Amino acid sequence: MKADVEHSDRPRPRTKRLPRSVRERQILDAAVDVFAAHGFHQASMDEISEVAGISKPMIYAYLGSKEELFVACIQREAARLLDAIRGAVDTGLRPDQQLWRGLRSFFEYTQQYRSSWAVLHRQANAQGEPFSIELAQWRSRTRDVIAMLLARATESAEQQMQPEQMQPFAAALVGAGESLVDWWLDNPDHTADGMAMRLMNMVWMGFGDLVEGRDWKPE
Amino acid sequence: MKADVEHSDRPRPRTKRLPRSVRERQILDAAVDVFAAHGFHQASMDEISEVAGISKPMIYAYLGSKEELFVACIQREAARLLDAIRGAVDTGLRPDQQLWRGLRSFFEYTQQYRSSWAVLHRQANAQGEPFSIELAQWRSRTRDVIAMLLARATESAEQQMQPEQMQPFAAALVGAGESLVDWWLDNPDHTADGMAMRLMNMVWMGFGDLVEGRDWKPE
Amino acid sequence: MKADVEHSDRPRPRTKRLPRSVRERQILDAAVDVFAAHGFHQASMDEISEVAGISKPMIYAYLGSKEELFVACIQREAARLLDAIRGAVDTGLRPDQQLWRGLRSFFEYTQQYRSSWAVLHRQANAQGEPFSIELAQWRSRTRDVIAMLLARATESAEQQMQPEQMQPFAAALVGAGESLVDWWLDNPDHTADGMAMRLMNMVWMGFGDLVEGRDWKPE
Amino acid sequence: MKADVEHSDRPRPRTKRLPRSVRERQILDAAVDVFAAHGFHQASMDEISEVAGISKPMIYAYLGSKEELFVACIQREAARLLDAIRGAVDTGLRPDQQLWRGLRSFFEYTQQYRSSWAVLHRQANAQGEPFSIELAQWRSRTRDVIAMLLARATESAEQQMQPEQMQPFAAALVGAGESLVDWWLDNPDHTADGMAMRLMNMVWMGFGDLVEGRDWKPE
DNA sequence: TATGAATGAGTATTCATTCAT
DNA sequence: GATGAATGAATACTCATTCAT
Repeated sequence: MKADVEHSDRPRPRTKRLPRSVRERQILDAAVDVFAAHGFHQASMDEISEVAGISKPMIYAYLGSKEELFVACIQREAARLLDAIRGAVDTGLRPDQQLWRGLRSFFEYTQQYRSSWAVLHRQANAQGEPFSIELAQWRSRTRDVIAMLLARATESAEQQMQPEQMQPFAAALVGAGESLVDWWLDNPDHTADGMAMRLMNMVWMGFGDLVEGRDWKPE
Repeated sequence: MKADVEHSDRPRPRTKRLPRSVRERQILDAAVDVFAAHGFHQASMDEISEVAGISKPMIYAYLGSKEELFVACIQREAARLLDAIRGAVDTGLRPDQQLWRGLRSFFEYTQQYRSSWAVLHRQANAQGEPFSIELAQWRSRTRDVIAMLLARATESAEQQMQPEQMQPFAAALVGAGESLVDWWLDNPDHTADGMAMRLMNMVWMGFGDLVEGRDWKPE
Repeated sequence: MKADVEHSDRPRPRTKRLPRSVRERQILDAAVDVFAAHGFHQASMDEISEVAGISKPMIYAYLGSKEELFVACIQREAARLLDAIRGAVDTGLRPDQQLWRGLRSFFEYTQQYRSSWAVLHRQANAQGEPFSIELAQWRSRTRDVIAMLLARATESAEQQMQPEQMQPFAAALVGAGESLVDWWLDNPDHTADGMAMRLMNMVWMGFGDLVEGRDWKPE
Repeated sequence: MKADVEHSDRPRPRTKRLPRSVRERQILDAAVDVFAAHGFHQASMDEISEVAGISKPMIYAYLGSKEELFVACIQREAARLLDAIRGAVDTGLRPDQQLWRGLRSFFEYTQQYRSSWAVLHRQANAQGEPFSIELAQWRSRTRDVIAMLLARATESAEQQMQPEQMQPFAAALVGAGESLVDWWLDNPDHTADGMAMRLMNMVWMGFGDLVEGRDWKPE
């Protein structure tokens, strides 16, 4: 049996004319929950319409096809997450502090908005899907933000590095973060601060060595 | 249009009686390819049977339902990957060398067996409950292997650490590895060695600092 | 070749929006006919939807699965038949007259609603567990009605009998009736009155009486 | 879930060459059980072959298609039941005694051979089936036997009756018997003798007689 | 003789999407 | 604007039956 998304049973006020923007938000909220719970293919437009309290034809009128709806979800949630991270980074601070703030707000966000994160993370990898482009774009943007933070950290070092060179490191950092969140879900006795510090310690210290010219080589 | 898995159009030798074990392998091979290409829900049993050159009833008779078939794929591919990693680690070597070998063979494997990796990483993740168990088990086992490697690395240090304490680091490392592979697919002008070295540099150096008592703290 | 239920080939007025209750009746009517003609397993939802002039999804939306649809048929037809019998019994009459009216209306009903009877008697019987419950309930209710009639007939007699004691007799009477209807279908040159009288004579008077020339006649 | 027919788990002696007649009996025994348990359509050849301990190709070689197998089951079981009844009737006895003996052995048989009876009774009504002819023939033969017994009972009476005239009475009697057996299954605290007497009293004496205190007793 | 291996053909069921009201 | 009614198209799964060994 599906673990259904909670349906509120209070009679929804049908035929209440609401402005388009409100309707769209209702729909997106419901869609994010349902997609997060069941994944794209398992999610049914019927359930989304039920959870949203809005009939299917309205969903099609406002947000288009199921695919377009999913893309809209991804875009909104990705923007939210990126905004949260960007908002936490104060460019006046020292580079490591900037990274620290970014990571901490990332963990805080994932803790607070489970569905949002589930849609981005769980569904984001599915390939062969028509919307994989959207998903790849989100990943790429996230990497760019992190890569920029990392590049800034080398500004004062001997060997300055360009953001492009930081891309694989950023990718690894994002992946490490995602994976740590998964582990966190199973081991919730940690604070967002604690998680962010773990990641900082793991990445930053090693990164610092690199910046200073100490690197590891196989025998 | 679906980017269909290549169908050989030469008339497959039907009614050739082959032993069950051979057929099962053929089916799993085909299933991994198709699931990797389209994902679980988009993959149709019809296509799998066509690619395998075996009729659907045999698939059901040997491997059970679509879900069971998918799980069988996950299990086989997960075991293969783990075996590859374990086989590469020579416990006689220095800890960093062990980790290096493990990571390198991980990247080599993902490079060589694209479908296998795609099924494990991209598709299995995206699905809901029924498969998450299988996938979680694999993740957990992989983490255990890595955590053990990391713990070994502290044996000669002042502050020895238990494998359990290494779990979040292992999680981060696995996530970083997965994410790097994704990046690699889009930027294939790198060797498996190069990718593994990047990860070593990122993780090992930082880890080394930790072991020696240097850690990062927020202001 | 299947002896298909007559399909009207004039293009059915698709997309005509009708209220749910009307559609449900149409579906049940068609289903009773098709189930009566082919039996539960041989009947296909495709044919039912074709005969009903309604697409399959509507059938599933309104009446549920094939099994539920069959049960719904059984229930509706059983209720109809019982109503017909109950409606014919005038409790003001003499007991034998009441029985006579009940039996006569039973035969009339089976004659008039062939499909209805076929579903109840021929098809529901042949199936396994899931339906036997429904059918058993109907049988039981029918027996109760008959047993009550029989018990009433003893009210003025020396040895009054309770309805429960009449149960096996009622069972036998119902079975005799069902079987007579079968025979009647192969020998249709008899009226419903004639059939009911045969049964009255057999049951009420007793065969021994018949042999000796004593028979029962309606007033 | 199906209430499966009990499968013996002791390893059946495969490839043991047995004479055809033995194999055929094994198959028919299994088929009767499976058909009785699930009905014709729900019964699968796979299950029959499993219960019989004989591979499917042998079943097809010996008994033909599923339909032919079913017909063979009906014919064998019908013959057995008829033989049991015929064997119990001693033509030297008084007519009522003959009927009594026949009925009693009928109830004894149904009690002893549940599967046999279930196949004949439960499946016997299915119409629209290719084998309904066989089933109708069995019913007809049973009626003939009973009708003959009834006709004999009128030999000494003023108004002798022909067996054909007795057909509807025989039909009713058979139906009453079948129905009583069903009731008996739910109320097993009665002996075969008791059931047969109930039927005699009902049919032979007539309900009217019963009410007035005249009942039938075996000698 | 005996069977594991193999399949064609069929069927219940679901779901995204649209239209009449 | 808002929705109940409606469906085409797709797909997982089953089963009687046959054939190579």
